[in-house]
Amino acid sequence: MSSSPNNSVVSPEKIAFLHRNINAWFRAHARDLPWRAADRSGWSVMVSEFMLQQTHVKRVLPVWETWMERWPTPADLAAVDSSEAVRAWGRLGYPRRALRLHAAAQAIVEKHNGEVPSSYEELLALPGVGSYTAAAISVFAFGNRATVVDTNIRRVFGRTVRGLALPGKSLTAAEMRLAESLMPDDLEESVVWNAATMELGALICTAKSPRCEECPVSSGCAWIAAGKPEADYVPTGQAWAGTDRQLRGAMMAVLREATGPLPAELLTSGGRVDFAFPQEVAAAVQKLQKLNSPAEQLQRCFAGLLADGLAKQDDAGRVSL
DNA sequence: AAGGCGTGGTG
DNA sequence: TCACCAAGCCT
Repeated sequence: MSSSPNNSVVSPEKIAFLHRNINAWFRAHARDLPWRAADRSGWSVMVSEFMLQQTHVKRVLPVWETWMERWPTPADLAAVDSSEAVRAWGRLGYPRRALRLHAAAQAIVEKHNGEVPSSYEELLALPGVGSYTAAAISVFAFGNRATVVDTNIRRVFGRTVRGLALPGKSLTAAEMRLAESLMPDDLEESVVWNAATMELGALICTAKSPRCEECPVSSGCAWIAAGKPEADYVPTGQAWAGTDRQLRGAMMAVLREATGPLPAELLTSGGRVDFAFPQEVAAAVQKLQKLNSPAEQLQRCFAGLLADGLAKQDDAGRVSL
Protein backbone atom coordinates (compact mmCIF):
# COMPACT_ATOMS: atom_id res chain seq x y z
CA MET A 1 0.00 0.00 0.00
CA SER A 2 1.77 3.12 -1.19
CA SER A 3 0.59 6.67 -0.88
CA SER A 4 1.13 9.22 -3.60
CA PRO A 5 1.39 12.95 -2.97
CA ASN A 6 -1.82 13.36 -4.91
CA ASN A 7 -3.82 11.46 -2.36
CA SER A 8 -6.34 13.75 -0.75
CA VAL A 9 -7.09 12.91 2.84
CA VAL A 10 -10.25 14.67 3.88
CA SER A 11 -11.06 15.37 7.52
CA PRO A 12 -14.14 13.73 9.05
CA GLU A 13 -15.49 17.21 9.76
CA LYS A 14 -15.29 18.26 6.13
CA ILE A 15 -16.81 14.99 4.96
CA ALA A 16 -19.71 15.48 7.35
CA PHE A 17 -20.11 19.06 6.11
CA LEU A 18 -20.28 17.89 2.51
CA HIS A 19 -22.70 15.06 3.26
CA ARG A 20 -25.06 17.25 5.26
CA ASN A 21 -25.19 20.20 2.88
CA ILE A 22 -25.11 18.46 -0.48
CA ASN A 23 -27.70 15.85 0.50
CA ALA A 24 -29.98 18.52 1.97
CA TRP A 25 -29.61 20.61 -1.17
CA PHE A 26 -30.51 17.62 -3.32
CA ARG A 27 -33.60 16.81 -1.28
CA ALA A 28 -34.79 20.36 -1.95
CA HIS A 29 -33.66 20.82 -5.54
CA ALA A 30 -33.57 17.43 -7.28
CA ARG A 31 -35.13 17.49 -10.73
CA ASP A 32 -38.29 15.48 -11.18
CA LEU A 33 -37.03 13.07 -13.84
CA PRO A 34 -39.14 10.12 -15.02
CA TRP A 35 -36.38 7.58 -14.47
CA ARG A 36 -36.31 8.71 -10.82
CA ALA A 37 -40.06 8.11 -10.34
CA ALA A 38 -41.29 5.64 -7.74
CA ASP A 39 -42.45 3.29 -10.50
CA ARG A 40 -39.00 3.08 -12.08
CA SER A 41 -37.62 -0.31 -13.02
CA GLY A 42 -34.16 -1.68 -13.57
CA TRP A 43 -34.86 -1.45 -17.27
CA SER A 44 -36.14 2.13 -17.23
CA VAL A 45 -33.06 3.24 -15.33
CA MET A 46 -30.79 1.23 -17.62
CA VAL A 47 -32.30 2.80 -20.75
CA SER A 48 -31.86 6.27 -19.26
CA GLU A 49 -28.23 5.59 -18.36
CA PHE A 50 -27.40 4.43 -21.88
CA MET A 51 -29.04 7.50 -23.39
CA LEU A 52 -27.39 9.83 -20.89
CA GLN A 53 -23.89 8.68 -21.81
CA GLN A 54 -22.46 11.92 -23.21
CA THR A 55 -25.92 13.34 -23.84
CA HIS A 56 -27.88 15.94 -21.86
CA VAL A 57 -31.15 15.27 -20.03
CA LYS A 58 -33.17 17.63 -22.19
CA ARG A 59 -32.41 15.74 -25.38
CA VAL A 60 -32.88 12.33 -23.78
CA LEU A 61 -36.32 12.96 -22.25
CA PRO A 62 -38.56 12.62 -25.34
CA VAL A 63 -36.65 9.67 -26.80
CA TRP A 64 -36.71 7.86 -23.45
CA GLU A 65 -40.50 8.34 -23.23
CA THR A 66 -41.25 6.81 -26.61
CA TRP A 67 -38.64 4.08 -26.10
CA MET A 68 -40.16 2.95 -22.80
CA GLU A 69 -43.65 3.01 -24.27
CA ARG A 70 -42.59 0.83 -27.17
CA TRP A 71 -40.24 -1.51 -25.29
CA PRO A 72 -41.29 -1.58 -21.61
CA THR A 73 -39.09 -4.60 -20.83
CA PRO A 74 -35.75 -5.98 -22.05
CA ALA A 75 -37.60 -8.86 -23.73
CA ASP A 76 -39.64 -6.41 -25.80
CA LEU A 77 -36.51 -4.82 -27.22
CA ALA A 78 -34.67 -8.12 -27.59
CA ALA A 79 -37.49 -9.43 -29.77
CA VAL A 80 -37.06 -6.86 -32.54
CA ASP A 81 -34.25 -6.36 -35.02
CA SER A 82 -31.40 -4.13 -33.91
CA SER A 83 -32.17 -1.79 -36.81
CA GLU A 84 -35.41 -0.88 -35.05
CA ALA A 85 -33.41 0.23 -32.04
CA VAL A 86 -31.05 2.30 -34.17
CA ARG A 87 -33.93 4.05 -35.92
CA ALA A 88 -35.75 4.74 -32.66
CA TRP A 89 -32.52 6.17 -31.28
CA GLY A 90 -33.11 9.03 -33.70
CA ARG A 91 -30.68 11.91 -33.48
CA LEU A 92 -29.45 11.23 -29.93
CA GLY A 93 -25.97 10.60 -31.28
CA TYR A 94 -23.47 7.77 -30.86
CA PRO A 95 -25.91 5.28 -32.46
CA ARG A 96 -23.67 2.35 -31.47
CA ARG A 97 -25.20 2.88 -28.02
CA ALA A 98 -28.52 1.72 -29.48
CA LEU A 99 -26.82 -1.40 -30.82
CA ARG A 100 -25.24 -2.10 -27.45
CA LEU A 101 -28.48 -1.52 -25.57
CA HIS A 102 -30.18 -4.00 -27.90
CA ALA A 103 -27.39 -6.53 -27.37
CA ALA A 104 -27.59 -5.97 -23.62
CA ALA A 105 -31.34 -6.62 -23.70
CA GLN A 106 -30.72 -9.92 -25.47
CA ALA A 107 -28.07 -10.88 -22.93
CA ILE A 108 -30.50 -10.07 -20.11
CA VAL A 109 -33.11 -12.35 -21.67
CA GLU A 110 -30.63 -15.15 -22.23
CA LYS A 111 -28.60 -14.99 -19.04
CA HIS A 112 -30.79 -13.23 -16.49
CA ASN A 113 -34.26 -14.53 -17.22
CA GLY A 114 -35.30 -11.19 -18.64
CA GLU A 115 -34.59 -9.26 -15.45
CA VAL A 116 -31.98 -6.50 -15.31
CA PRO A 117 -29.34 -7.76 -12.86
CA SER A 118 -28.73 -5.68 -9.75
CA SER A 119 -25.11 -6.42 -8.97
CA TYR A 120 -22.26 -4.28 -10.19
CA GLU A 121 -20.34 -7.28 -11.55
CA GLU A 122 -23.25 -8.71 -13.54
CA LEU A 123 -24.12 -5.30 -14.93
CA LEU A 124 -20.51 -4.63 -15.91
CA ALA A 125 -20.52 -7.78 -18.03
CA LEU A 126 -23.31 -6.43 -20.26
CA PRO A 127 -22.50 -4.81 -23.63
CA GLY A 128 -22.19 -1.04 -23.39
CA VAL A 129 -22.04 -1.07 -19.59
CA GLY A 130 -18.80 0.27 -18.16
CA SER A 131 -17.81 1.12 -14.61
CA TYR A 132 -19.94 4.25 -14.41
CA THR A 133 -23.12 2.74 -15.85
CA ALA A 134 -22.82 -0.45 -13.79
CA ALA A 135 -22.56 1.55 -10.57
CA ALA A 136 -25.30 3.96 -11.61
CA ILE A 137 -27.84 1.22 -12.38
CA SER A 138 -26.97 -0.71 -9.23
CA VAL A 139 -27.45 2.42 -7.12
CA PHE A 140 -30.29 4.31 -8.80
CA ALA A 141 -32.43 1.34 -9.77
CA PHE A 142 -31.74 -1.04 -6.91
CA GLY A 143 -30.55 1.15 -4.06
CA ASN A 144 -27.25 -0.65 -3.61
CA ARG A 145 -24.15 0.89 -2.10
CA ALA A 146 -21.68 1.50 -4.90
CA THR A 147 -19.44 4.43 -5.74
CA VAL A 148 -20.71 6.32 -8.77
CA VAL A 149 -18.12 8.47 -10.50
CA ASP A 150 -19.05 10.46 -13.57
CA THR A 151 -17.72 13.68 -15.04
CA ASN A 152 -19.96 15.80 -12.77
CA ILE A 153 -18.87 14.05 -9.60
CA ARG A 154 -15.23 14.24 -10.62
CA ARG A 155 -15.57 17.99 -11.09
CA VAL A 156 -17.39 18.50 -7.77
CA PHE A 157 -14.71 16.60 -5.85
CA GLY A 158 -11.97 18.20 -7.89
CA ARG A 159 -13.13 21.63 -6.78
CA THR A 160 -14.49 21.15 -3.27
CA VAL A 161 -11.78 18.77 -2.09
CA ARG A 162 -8.74 19.08 -4.35
CA GLY A 163 -9.02 22.77 -5.18
CA LEU A 164 -8.83 22.21 -8.94
CA ALA A 165 -10.85 24.03 -11.58
CA LEU A 166 -11.25 20.81 -13.55
CA PRO A 167 -10.32 17.17 -12.95
CA GLY A 168 -7.74 15.57 -15.23
CA LYS A 169 -8.61 14.24 -18.65
CA SER A 170 -9.03 10.69 -17.44
CA LEU A 171 -10.21 9.11 -14.20
CA THR A 172 -7.28 8.02 -12.00
CA ALA A 173 -7.06 5.36 -9.33
CA ALA A 174 -6.39 8.05 -6.75
CA GLU A 175 -9.57 9.85 -7.76
CA MET A 176 -11.54 6.63 -7.46
CA ARG A 177 -10.08 6.06 -3.98
CA LEU A 178 -11.00 9.59 -2.98
CA ALA A 179 -14.58 9.08 -4.16
CA GLU A 180 -14.82 5.87 -2.16
CA SER A 181 -13.45 7.57 0.95
CA LEU A 182 -16.16 10.23 0.67
CA MET A 183 -19.05 7.75 0.49
CA PRO A 184 -21.48 7.86 3.44
CA ASP A 185 -21.47 4.66 5.48
CA ASP A 186 -25.24 4.62 5.73
CA LEU A 187 -26.85 2.88 2.76
CA GLU A 188 -29.70 5.30 2.18
CA GLU A 189 -27.45 8.32 2.59
CA SER A 190 -25.00 6.81 0.11
CA VAL A 191 -27.72 6.45 -2.52
CA VAL A 192 -28.71 10.08 -2.09
CA TRP A 193 -25.06 11.14 -2.07
CA ASN A 194 -24.38 9.56 -5.45
CA ALA A 195 -27.37 11.28 -7.02
CA ALA A 196 -26.79 14.53 -5.13
CA THR A 197 -23.15 15.07 -6.08
CA MET A 198 -23.98 14.31 -9.70
CA GLU A 199 -26.92 16.72 -9.67
CA LEU A 200 -24.81 19.42 -8.02
CA GLY A 201 -22.25 19.08 -10.80
CA ALA A 202 -24.95 19.18 -13.48
CA LEU A 203 -26.86 22.19 -12.13
CA ILE A 204 -24.52 24.28 -9.96
CA CYS A 205 -20.90 23.20 -10.14
CA THR A 206 -20.87 23.28 -13.93
CA ALA A 207 -17.78 23.16 -16.10
CA LYS A 208 -17.98 26.56 -17.70
CA SER A 209 -19.62 29.14 -15.42
CA PRO A 210 -20.37 27.56 -12.03
CA ARG A 211 -23.07 29.17 -9.89
CA CYS A 212 -21.04 29.33 -6.70
CA GLU A 213 -23.52 31.80 -5.16
CA GLU A 214 -26.14 29.05 -5.14
CA CYS A 215 -23.81 26.29 -4.01
CA PRO A 216 -24.55 24.69 -0.64
CA VAL A 217 -20.87 23.98 0.07
CA SER A 218 -19.20 27.12 -1.28
CA SER A 219 -18.11 28.08 2.25
CA GLY A 220 -16.02 24.92 2.41
CA CYS A 221 -14.88 24.72 -1.20
CA ALA A 222 -11.12 24.27 -1.64
CA TRP A 223 -11.19 25.76 -5.12
CA ILE A 224 -12.89 28.96 -3.94
CA ALA A 225 -10.53 29.12 -0.94
CA ALA A 226 -7.59 28.93 -3.36
CA GLY A 227 -8.95 31.88 -5.34
CA LYS A 228 -10.42 29.83 -8.19
CA PRO A 229 -7.18 29.05 -10.02
CA GLU A 230 -7.42 28.25 -13.72
CA ALA A 231 -7.23 24.69 -14.97
CA ASP A 232 -3.65 23.55 -15.50
CA TYR A 233 -4.42 22.24 -18.95
CA VAL A 234 -6.30 23.49 -21.95
CA PRO A 235 -9.05 21.14 -23.08
CA THR A 236 -8.53 20.38 -26.74
CA GLY A 237 -11.64 21.14 -28.71
CA GLN A 238 -13.39 18.39 -30.59
CA ALA A 239 -12.79 18.71 -34.31
CA TRP A 240 -15.87 18.31 -36.42
CA ALA A 241 -15.93 19.82 -39.90
CA GLY A 242 -14.63 17.37 -42.47
CA THR A 243 -14.20 14.52 -40.01
CA ASP A 244 -15.26 10.93 -40.45
CA ARG A 245 -17.67 11.44 -37.56
CA GLN A 246 -19.51 14.16 -39.42
CA LEU A 247 -19.67 12.01 -42.53
CA ARG A 248 -20.84 8.93 -40.65
CA GLY A 249 -23.53 11.05 -39.03
CA ALA A 250 -24.74 12.26 -42.42
CA MET A 251 -24.80 8.70 -43.77
CA MET A 252 -26.73 7.48 -40.75
CA ALA A 253 -29.28 10.26 -41.25
CA VAL A 254 -29.90 9.03 -44.80
CA LEU A 255 -30.36 5.45 -43.61
CA ARG A 256 -32.70 6.45 -40.79
CA GLU A 257 -34.96 8.35 -43.15
CA ALA A 258 -35.15 5.49 -45.64
CA THR A 259 -38.14 3.18 -45.45
CA GLY A 260 -36.41 0.48 -47.46
CA PRO A 261 -33.03 -0.56 -48.88
CA LEU A 262 -31.15 2.12 -50.79
CA PRO A 263 -28.55 1.94 -53.58
CA ALA A 264 -25.13 2.02 -51.94
CA GLU A 265 -24.06 4.69 -54.44
CA LEU A 266 -26.35 7.08 -52.62
CA LEU A 267 -23.86 6.98 -49.77
CA THR A 268 -20.58 6.33 -51.51
CA SER A 269 -20.77 8.66 -54.49
CA GLY A 270 -19.36 12.10 -54.05
CA GLY A 271 -21.17 13.39 -57.13
CA ARG A 272 -24.80 13.78 -58.02
CA VAL A 273 -27.00 10.72 -57.89
CA ASP A 274 -30.26 10.46 -59.76
CA PHE A 275 -32.91 9.24 -57.44
CA ALA A 276 -36.54 9.62 -56.65
CA PHE A 277 -37.13 9.12 -52.98
CA PRO A 278 -39.29 10.67 -50.33
CA GLN A 279 -38.57 14.25 -49.37
CA GLU A 280 -36.86 13.29 -46.13
CA VAL A 281 -34.41 10.95 -47.80
CA ALA A 282 -33.69 13.47 -50.52
CA ALA A 283 -32.93 16.15 -47.95
CA ALA A 284 -30.61 13.87 -46.00
CA VAL A 285 -28.80 12.87 -49.18
CA GLN A 286 -28.40 16.52 -50.10
CA LYS A 287 -26.78 17.25 -46.76
CA LEU A 288 -24.45 14.30 -47.23
CA GLN A 289 -23.41 15.44 -50.70
CA LYS A 290 -23.02 19.02 -49.55
CA LEU A 291 -20.10 17.85 -47.40
CA ASN A 292 -18.32 17.17 -50.70
CA SER A 293 -16.19 14.47 -49.12
CA PRO A 294 -13.46 12.73 -51.11
CA ALA A 295 -14.39 9.31 -52.51
CA GLU A 296 -11.78 7.63 -50.34
CA GLN A 297 -13.35 9.04 -47.18
CA LEU A 298 -16.84 8.08 -48.33
CA GLN A 299 -15.69 4.51 -48.88
CA ARG A 300 -13.92 4.35 -45.54
CA CYS A 301 -16.88 5.64 -43.59
CA PHE A 302 -19.35 3.42 -45.40
CA ALA A 303 -17.16 0.39 -44.67
CA GLY A 304 -16.99 1.51 -41.06
CA LEU A 305 -20.75 1.58 -40.69
CA LEU A 306 -21.00 -1.93 -42.13
CA ALA A 307 -18.22 -3.18 -39.86
CA ASP A 308 -19.91 -1.66 -36.81
CA GLY A 309 -23.22 -3.30 -37.69
CA LEU A 310 -24.96 0.06 -37.97
CA ALA A 311 -25.69 -0.60 -41.64
CA LYS A 312 -26.38 -3.78 -43.59
CA GLN A 313 -25.95 -4.59 -47.27
CA ASP A 314 -28.07 -7.14 -49.10
CA ASP A 315 -27.04 -9.43 -51.95
CA ALA A 316 -27.94 -6.78 -54.50
CA GLY A 317 -25.66 -4.32 -52.75
CA ARG A 318 -28.49 -2.23 -51.36
CA VAL A 319 -28.07 -0.65 -47.97
CA SER A 320 -30.29 -0.23 -44.94
CA LEU A 321 -30.03 0.11 -41.19
C1' DA B 1 -3.89 4.01 -23.40
C1' DA B 2 -4.97 7.55 -26.40
C1' DG B 3 -8.27 8.30 -29.71
C1' DG B 4 -12.63 7.30 -32.21
C1' DC B 5 -17.33 7.72 -31.86
C1' DG B 6 -22.89 12.06 -32.96
C1' DT B 7 -25.53 15.64 -31.95
C1' DG B 8 -27.34 19.97 -30.48
C1' DG B 9 -28.22 23.01 -26.23
C1' DT B 10 -26.04 26.84 -24.42
C1' DG B 11 -23.23 31.03 -22.87
C1' DT C 1 -22.65 33.64 -33.41
C1' DC C 2 -20.07 29.56 -32.83
C1' DA C 3 -16.95 27.14 -30.04
C1' DC C 4 -17.51 24.31 -26.25
C1' DC C 5 -18.56 19.93 -24.34
C1' DA C 6 -21.94 16.57 -22.30
C1' DA C 7 -24.88 10.97 -16.63
C1' DG C 8 -18.80 6.98 -21.30
C1' DC C 9 -17.52 2.87 -23.70
C1' DC C 10 -14.50 0.23 -26.37
C1' DT C 11 -10.30 -1.04 -28.62
